[in-house]
Amino acid sequence: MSDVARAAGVSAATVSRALRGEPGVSEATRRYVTEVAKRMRYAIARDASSLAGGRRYAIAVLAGDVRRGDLLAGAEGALRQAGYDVLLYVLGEPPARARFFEELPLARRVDGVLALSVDLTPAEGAALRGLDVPVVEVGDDDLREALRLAVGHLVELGHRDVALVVTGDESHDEELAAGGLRVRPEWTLWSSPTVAGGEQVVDVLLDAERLPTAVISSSGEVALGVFLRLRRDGRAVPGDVSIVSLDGAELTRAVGITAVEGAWRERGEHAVDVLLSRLRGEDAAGGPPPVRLVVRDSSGRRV
Amino acid sequence: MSDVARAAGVSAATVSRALRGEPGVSEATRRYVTEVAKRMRYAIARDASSLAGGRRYAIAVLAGDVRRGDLLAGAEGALRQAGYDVLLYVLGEPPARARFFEELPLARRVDGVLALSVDLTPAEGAALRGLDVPVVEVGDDDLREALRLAVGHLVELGHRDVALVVTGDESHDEELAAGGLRVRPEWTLWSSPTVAGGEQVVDVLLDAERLPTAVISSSGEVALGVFLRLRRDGRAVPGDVSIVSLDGAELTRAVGITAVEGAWRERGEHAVDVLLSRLRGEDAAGGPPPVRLVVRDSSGRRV
DNA sequence: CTGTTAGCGCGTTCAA
DNA sequence: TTGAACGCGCTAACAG
Repeated sequence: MSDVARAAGVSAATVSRALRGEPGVSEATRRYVTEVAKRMRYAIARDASSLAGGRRYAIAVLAGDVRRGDLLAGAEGALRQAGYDVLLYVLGEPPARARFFEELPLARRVDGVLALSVDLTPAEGAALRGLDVPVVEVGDDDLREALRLAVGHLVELGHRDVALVVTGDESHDEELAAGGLRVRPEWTLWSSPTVAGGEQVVDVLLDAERLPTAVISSSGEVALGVFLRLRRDGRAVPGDVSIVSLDGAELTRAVGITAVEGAWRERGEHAVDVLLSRLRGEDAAGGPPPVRLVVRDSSGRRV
Repeated sequence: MSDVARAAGVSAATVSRALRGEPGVSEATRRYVTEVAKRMRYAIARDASSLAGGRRYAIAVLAGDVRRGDLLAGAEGALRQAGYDVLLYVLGEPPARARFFEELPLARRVDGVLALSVDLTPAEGAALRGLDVPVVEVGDDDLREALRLAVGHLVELGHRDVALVVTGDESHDEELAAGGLRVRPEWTLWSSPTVAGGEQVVDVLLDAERLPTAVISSSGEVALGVFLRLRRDGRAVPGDVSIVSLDGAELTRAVGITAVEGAWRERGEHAVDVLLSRLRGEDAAGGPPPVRLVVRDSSGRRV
């Protein structure tokens, strides 16, 4: 940095201010210094800067579900553009995850935390907040909103007997009832988030006395399993049964299943906006981009 | 650190040495210091450490294809365990990518670079190597090896007329011929790496005078497109045409397409091993975990 | 608006 | 085996 300062005929402090966009430098000086720095291929040394300044120019990104590549990419791009480094932490298996929250290797290392589809427990959230930096969480599921869209779509098509397959453990009877559907306990099913899980769900449905005219699945894999198993059983989709997925854009798009899709890349960017606002002490404006229903071939009018 | 030193009744230098596992400290002292540090919840400040010591304890991970979540997760886990921070860079669209290589924001920030399925151009590779830290690349495709497996499988099933659909631009006539297949220019097709691309490929194949008895696709999406389009056209899979994909574990597994699968998580870990070896100045032993063929319902004996 | 001074928290000599 | 002193490259507070 002192080399640049000498070359530009100013002091190191001025170079520092100019390069960081700090006020207190004339526009002319800033432009000149910036140009000299670029010519000399100089960039501020991050760790010296952090050490002296206190700010770290780094955000910890906790990723729960690594398959949400778009969410991660969106967040990374936005952070990079804002001049922040991205420290990635993949919170995978429970033991590794537990160790992470125990050691909290983020202390004094980042200016903020972004939790992407990690579904923090209250204890984990508290631990993060103990870090004393802004924490922003992006839930894996806007399940309620997605469910509303799916229910609306199916009701519009004349369906009333709809089974709901979830992979989590919350109740969603309200959304179903509010949309005008019949709520039956035997039509609320749990499944592992896999294609095989979806296939098993169909077996259960077929065993019951009545088949629903539509199935909503919270997972794309499960929706695909339901789709394949119904077909194999000679049922027409959507002739006999309609299918709507609440997630799994790639899979459902490939196979042609009607699905609710979140704009994950945009959600990542939005989360960064919120985080950066907090860092500036402001309040973020606006909510995340809404989920949207993409109608494909797996849903049709009730026959 | 000085607090810990005082509490332990030693100097800061000793604490530093003890905590980093440097030689020159008695085992007893080290144990005691380590314990005091843990009790005080003290951890070495990374940026001060880098500033003073030169090592950065951070690895830049460049991710080209964010859908390769397992590769990324494997690398992240291995790096974390080795005590390195992971600085994530998603190399997405061409303009952003070009800017990255132009500015190379890694200078003096990382101890090494891991390029995961980014498919570096020679110029990009040279730029990275100019950083003067070890660079390890994990190719997106072990296409040749995968192709050999796929060809062997099909030949064993009696196929000789096999179309190859690629999304890249290399030639693979050798592998086809070496396996004993007939090589026909009109059966080597290019496709965009999408389901729609695969569907279009089938249209082209159907236009020709002869249909191959099997199709190999370098992409899972394309394989799915081929599968769906063939079915829609009334062709049986694998009755009329067998399909083997060289990638796309998730998709192909879901739909039941025979595919070559790489153990991506393990490959990520292996790449880290190689990188860490280089950092120690050693030579890494062993190659990456091999790809394997998973036979499913889309490939069968030639009829 | 700009320069000067004094650390930030550690690792690394060098002596003891 | 341990401790003291110095400096890594930068930013913050102050003075001009």
